[in-house]
Formats: sequence, structure tokens, C-alpha cells
Amino acid sequence: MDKAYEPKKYEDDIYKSWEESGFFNPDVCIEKGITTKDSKPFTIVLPPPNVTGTLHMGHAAMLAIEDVMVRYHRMKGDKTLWVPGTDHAAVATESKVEKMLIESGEFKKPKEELGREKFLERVAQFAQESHDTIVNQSKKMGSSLDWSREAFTLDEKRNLAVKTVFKKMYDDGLIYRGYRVINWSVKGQSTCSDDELVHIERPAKMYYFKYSKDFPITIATTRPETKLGDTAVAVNPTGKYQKYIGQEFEVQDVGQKGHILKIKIIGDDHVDESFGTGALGVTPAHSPVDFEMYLKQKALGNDIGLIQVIGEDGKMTDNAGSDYSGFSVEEAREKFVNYLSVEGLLEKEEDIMQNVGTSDRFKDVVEPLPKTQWFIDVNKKFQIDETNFLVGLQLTNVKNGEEYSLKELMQKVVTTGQIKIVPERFDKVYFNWIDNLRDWCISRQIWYGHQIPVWYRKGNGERGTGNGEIHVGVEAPEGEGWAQDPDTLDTWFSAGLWTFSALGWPEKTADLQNFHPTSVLETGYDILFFWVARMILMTTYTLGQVPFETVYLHGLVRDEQGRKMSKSLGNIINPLDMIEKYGTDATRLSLLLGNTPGSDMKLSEEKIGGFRNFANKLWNMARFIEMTLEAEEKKLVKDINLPEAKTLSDKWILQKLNEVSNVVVSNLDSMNLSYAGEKLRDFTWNDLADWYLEIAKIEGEKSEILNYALNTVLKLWHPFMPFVTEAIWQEFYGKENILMVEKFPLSTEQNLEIKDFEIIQNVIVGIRSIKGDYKIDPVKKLNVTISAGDKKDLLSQNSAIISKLARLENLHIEEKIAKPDQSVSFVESGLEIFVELAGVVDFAKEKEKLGKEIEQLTKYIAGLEGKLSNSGFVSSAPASIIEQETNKLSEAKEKLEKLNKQFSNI
RNA sequence: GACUGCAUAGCUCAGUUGGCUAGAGCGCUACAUUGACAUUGUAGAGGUCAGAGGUUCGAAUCCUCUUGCGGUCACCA
Repeated sequence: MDKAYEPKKYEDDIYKSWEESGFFNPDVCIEKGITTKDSKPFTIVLPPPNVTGTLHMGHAAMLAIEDVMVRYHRMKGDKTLWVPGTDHAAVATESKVEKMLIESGEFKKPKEELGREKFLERVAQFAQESHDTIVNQSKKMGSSLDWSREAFTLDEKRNLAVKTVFKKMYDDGLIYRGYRVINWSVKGQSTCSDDELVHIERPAKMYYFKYSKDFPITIATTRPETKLGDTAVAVNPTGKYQKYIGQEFEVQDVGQKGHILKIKIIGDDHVDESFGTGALGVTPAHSPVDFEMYLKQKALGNDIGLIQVIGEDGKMTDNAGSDYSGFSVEEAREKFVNYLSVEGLLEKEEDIMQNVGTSDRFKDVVEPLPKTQWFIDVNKKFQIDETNFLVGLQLTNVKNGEEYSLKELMQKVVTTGQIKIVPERFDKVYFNWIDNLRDWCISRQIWYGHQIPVWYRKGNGERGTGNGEIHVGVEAPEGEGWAQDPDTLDTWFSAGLWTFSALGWPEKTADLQNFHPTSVLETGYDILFFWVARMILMTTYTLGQVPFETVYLHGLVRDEQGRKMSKSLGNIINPLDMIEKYGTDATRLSLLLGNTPGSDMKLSEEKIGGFRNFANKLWNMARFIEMTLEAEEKKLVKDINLPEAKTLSDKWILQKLNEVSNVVVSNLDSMNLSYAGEKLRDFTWNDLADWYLEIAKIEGEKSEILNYALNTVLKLWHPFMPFVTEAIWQEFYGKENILMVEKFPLSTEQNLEIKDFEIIQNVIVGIRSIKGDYKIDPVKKLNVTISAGDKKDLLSQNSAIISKLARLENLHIEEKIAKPDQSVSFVESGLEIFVELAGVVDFAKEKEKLGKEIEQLTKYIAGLEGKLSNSGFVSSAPASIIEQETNKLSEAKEKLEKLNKQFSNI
């Protein structure tokens, strides 16, 4: 073995050997007897990265976390599957390619110049390249994904799933075509859903004005130009303007000569008297709230009308009047405000802070516009019909024939605990989101994505705005004159089907039977709504199953100052660079340890470097063990049983090893990956390397235990650090033996008494501390005398260890012995340890130190005594606690007695 | 505005159902160093667990309030 572990030398070959073994594929594992057909399944579908570029640290964290879970379960013998895939990411990818084509100078308006088909070819080509990069990077991370099952959200199989679900929802009346005010991105020339809006706060002006001199009510707005399309003024039904309700005004010359507004006064509870002027100018075409009011009035038989004054291009329409038509919103605003002020209609301008919705993708402020679009109705009830489901109805407390809305179903599976969210606090966030959820606009006016499976003819406009024939189906309709809706679906529609579409639905595949519902959905909390919630919606509706049993949410990876990593800040840590520099295992550990689910993690290069050191430490421990065995002319054995403990230290390390195995198992089961890893690191470095390996050098003849401990530790570490552990394993046992599919050390009941060893440790540490305190060269060998009482045999049996590790010249152990001259002492577990320090003992210092210790101990004893004499404590505390406290007290008292004696002897 | 998270050593964080003289890693200080490892070892310093009340025999842990910093959602014209 090399002196230092060099990740680069091993990683690629090892990954290749895993791939060649076929063990990423559960079918192969069954074939080779690693698991069985009937074993418990463990499934994760990878949150598919967008094909928009390369992987970042967030992806790396995701891959690392999921790979730990997957490798752990595979080693446990579960039928384990991790399905890879990528997401077409519709808008994100399309706009990225468009931008690239423009930047390359090849095109000015790529979509126009190329046409739909050619443009999509370009996008597909880019997506393919991105995909290849992503796959390679995922492999670099060591991800044990089953590549034979790879899926893409826009491939044929997934397209079939999308069309099938669309049709089903349409037939159930859950997907409908509706004329609504939607969020329009002028820049992107497409709708976006409510969830894709990012609200930003910005300064704005609030204008107070009247439509005309004789109009009775003043209104307030931040968007005066839209007021050219007002059709009503809403007032509180019981407020100060109550008397006007029902009146209708024909206002002449608004904004320009001849522009007439017909304004009805309506009552609406939504209007808050204390805000603005207490009256609201209703612009049904350009505000979702106003549109709701419009619908409400219409339902009451009062059609107030709707006038669209802003077009899809963000410019004023003819409806705004000839003076405004064709002007930009900003220009029109200036013009109209100027008009109002000249006419004396403007009462007040006020500077305010305003929240506006911007498109997350296109970064422009969205324009609310009325358009006919496709929506998913989240409130409409539908009947549960178990014959629709592949494997029947599997939702807790949901019965066949009952009626649910999609919202209710989404709530139900979490309230019943059928889906568990980790950390739990995100339950509330989830429910809060559902409570505020409105119908989901799913149609997008872009080309890259699943084209809506709807065809129109005769009397229908391009997007079916008329009342002609319509065909919704998986296949195109037969006959002449049909045209498919040119729009595509929101990328989250297909992503919502991911757990089951990736497993082959709507075909009745074996994978669906075997691996769905999936076990864990692990992803960043930032896409809880976008994706996780929508998968729950789609899967419960389509399959009558939950998509997954547990949602594990990780936090965002931030820089060491806690800032988001971004190009503009220049603080991006690239996972591939870190892998190159420190190795994959170190990079993985830095993302796995030292954080908790759901909270953001701060990452620094230093941290990664620290774990590189650890990987090397593990390597060198293995190297040492190999050399030790060689020296003893022993061979490392792969399948070694629990060896017999010959010495106290053996007992101790075997017990510790067992304890840490149990901790790792139970914490991996409860998904505390970080805690499991930290405990394992502490054991490996502190107990095994720093103590036991040092003792092995002294006691010798430990080949079996060293062999056993190393094997166990490599297995325990494998899910976290697959490469270095596998490298060591194959170095020892040959390339035909693959650690990845070895049996994970399961928890056992073993209870060896290790207290005695801890006494030895404390004696050693105590002596070392004295050396440190007196600034004595660690190499200098000292004489130590121990007054050991009934522990004399124990200490004598372990005197070699004490002498060596504490670097002693002579060690005298007696049952009872007086303090030698020129010595300092300490008390440990009833022992008095005297360290001879000829010439350097500073009695004053010694006395001061002892005094401090006595003082502290006295306080401590007083506290314990107080506790134990407190009748409340004695009567209400559990017996085990009382016993524990009693023991503490007697130990402390014994120690105090000895310290007092020493103190008076100085 | 509603909801929500966080505040523990210089830094990053553990601390699982209340039972600690409050821990780890990094950093810092001192010392060591030829055969597993300087990507190392040994030891040390460093904390009124944000503040104030409360519940309890017992609070870093539970409750209330205050302060500071985040996050998510939201139709206030």
C-alpha cells in the first residue's frame, strides 16, 4: 500500500468495477444472491437534475445523501433500487438555448428564424450534451445509480404517461380550459404559475385621483394606466360609500377626448375601508382580485364587463384610447398621470413600498392578463374508484367511492402519517401552502416540453378559444382539419409523475409492482411546493398510492459566510474541483457531516481538506494493520467471525466497536446521517487509531481483532466513503471481492464490561497532563507510584500499557503506599497516582492547584447532597437517576478525602 | 401582514423522551516527531447555553415575553 491515499489513482477504476459488477441493478443482486425477490424493497428515485448545464454543490449534497441511504440498504440486503434521470426543465432549458444562440451571433431571433421543429432540434442537442455531463459528474460522486433504468422527463415513455394522466384528469373534469387573469411574462411571452412568482419589494408611487371632476369617489392605485380599463368601483358593502352601490356612471373623456368609461359601483367585502381611499377601482382584465370580483358580480347577474388595455407585448391596446395605444406601460402611466394632474383630478401622490410578482425564470415583473389557458382544478371533488388503480387503493383512511378534491387528498396522506416529512416542521409549511393553493395553470406558450394532448377543429381558434370540436386523447384524432394545441405543459406536470413514470407507468411493469411506492424522496426544501407537493397530488390521484413514504429535506449549501453560492459573488465551490483536489470521499463527507436535515449548511474548502485527512488516516490505519499482520506472519481474512478478547483492551475495543455499529445502524435507520457519521469518525480516530492501535503495538498478537475491527469499520464507512473503503478492501481481498455488497454489520447484543479499561485510560491521561502542566519534555521518562487499593491486580496486568503510553521509566504499584518525596499526585477512581518530578516540583503551585480542585469538588458535593436530601427529588425522580446521583456522590466524597489528605501533606 | 426557523467555545455545529461539573471538529497555545499516518501525536486555554420571567425535585432542553438574525407564504387597491 502507498504511504498516502491518492483518490485520483483509484476512484475511476473503482467506479468502473462497480458498474461492471452490475450490482447497482437489483435484478443482478437477486441473481447473485445479494438479496432476494422477496426482500424488503428500498427505492429512491433521483430528483432529476435539469438539463441546463452542470451539477453544483446542491446536487453533490443530494447525491451524497441518497447514496449513503442506498448503499446502506443494499448492504443490509434490501432489494435496493436508485433510479437516475434528468429533467427537461422546459422554460429554463428553452430560454438558455435561445440565449446561447443569440450570444453566439448565429441568430437574432432564433425561434422565429429556425421555426419550431429546427429550434427544438437545437434544444434537444443541448439537452443531450448537458445530460452527458450530468451523468459523468454523478458517476464522479460515486453514486450507485442503476443506469440501466435511466429516464428522462421528456422521453417517449414519460410522454405517454403525461398524455395518459392529462386525459384522465380531463375526463374527470379536473383539467379544464378557462378564461382567467393569469401571470404573463412579457419577456418570456408565456404564462407562469403562481408558485413561479418571486415577490420582490420595490418603491412605487400611489396615486389618488378621480375619473372626472363630478365622480363622487376617489380611488387609489399604483398602476394608473390600467385604470383606462376600469369597469367598476368596489366599495365596502357596509361602509361610507354604501349609498352609491348599484349606481352606474358614464364618465366622459378619461385620459383623452372621447374615451368613455362605464363605471358601476359594486359592494364587495374584500374592500378595506381603512386602506387607500376606501374604494377600489375595478380593472377586471389586469388584476386577479378584480377579476374575481368581476366573476362574482357576473354570477349575481351583474356583468360589469372587462376591458383589456394592455396586450401580450406589454403595450397599451386600442381599448386604452388612441392617445395611449401602442405605448409602453411606463409611457402610458406618465402620460395619464400628467393628464390627471393637468385636469386637476390628481389629489395626491404617495411614496410607498410595494410587493410585485416577478417571473422566476425571466426575471421580469409579470403582467396580469386575461387569457384562455388550461388549469387543474384543485378544489373539485371526484370519486375514488379503485378499479382505476394498477394495484388497487392503498391510501390510509381513504375508501372506495368516497369523494375528495386534490387538495384534500394531498392533506390526507400527510395527516394520516402515510407520508412522513423530515424534519417534521415542514408539515406546517406544506399545509399552509395547500390552504392557499389555487387552481394550477399548466399551459405554457413555449415549445420545449410536452405538447398539450388536445386537438381542435371547426370554429376553434388556434388555442381553442371558440366553441368548435375538441379532442383530448393520448393519440391524435382521425380525420381532416385537426390542429394540436401549440402550447406545452408546465415542467412540473411531468415531474409530478416522476416516481411512477420513471418506473414505466402506464405499462404494468414489474418495477412498479416491486418498487412503488418509493421509500424516500430526498430533495432540497426549496422545491417542496414545486415538486414534492405535486408528486403527492399526481400520484395519489393516478395510482391510489403515495409516491413515497418519507420526504427527507436537505438544506441549501452556502459558502462559509452563509451566503448563497452565485456566479456574481464568485463564491461558488465546484464539486468537481473539490473532487480533483481532495477526492470524492472527502467532498462527500463535508456535505454529510456536521449538519442536520432541513437546515442550510455552510461549506468551506477547509472543511473538505479536513476530511481528506481523515480518508488518509483510514488508509494508514489499514496500512498499519496490514503491516502488523505481515510481521506476525498472518493473513487478512475477509470473512472473519467475532474473535475472542484476550486482554482488557481487546474487550474494550470490541465493546466500543459493537456500540458504534449500533449507533450507526439506528441513526441511519432514523436518517440522522450526520450523527451516525460523526460518531463513527470519533470511534475510528480516537478509540481505534489513537488508543487501540497504539496498544496493539505494545501487547502484540492482535491479528484477529485488528482484522475484524478493520473489516467492520470499512463496512460501516462504506456508505459514506465508498471509494477509499473499497480501495482498501480490494487491495486486501482482491478485485473479485466487492465491499459494496458485503453484509452491513448489524447490531448485536453484546455487553462487555469496559469500566476497568477506562480507569487505565484515565491514569495514562492524568500522567500526561501532569507532564504538560509542568512543561516536561514528553520524551523524558518519569517514575510513577500508584497506591492502588483493590485495583492493584488490574493495574499490574496493564502496567506495560501504562508505562509505554505514559512514557514511564519505572512504575510501582502497591496496595497502599505513602506519597514519595518530590512528587505530585492526582486521584482517579479511588487510586492515588504519584508522579515523581525530581527538582521541578513547585509546591506552591501544587498546593494552589489542589486547593482549586478541592474547592470545586466541595461545591459539587454540596450540590449533590442538596439534591439527594431534597424530598421532592427523592420522591419524584426515577430510581435509576437517584442511584446514579448517589454513586456520583460517594465517588466524589472518596476523591475529596484523598485530595484533602494530599493537600495537608504538602 | 400570516406562518416559521435559528441564537451553545474565536469559527462550524452536536447535544434525540427534561437527569452534565455542557461536547466535537476546525482554529489557537505549548511540546513532541526517524517505520501506519506532519494529510501526525500529546496536552492546554476557551462557554452566566441571547436576555427576562415561569413550569418542575431538576431546564441548554418545556411554556411566555423581549432582543437580534434568517426563511416561506400573502390579492392590500
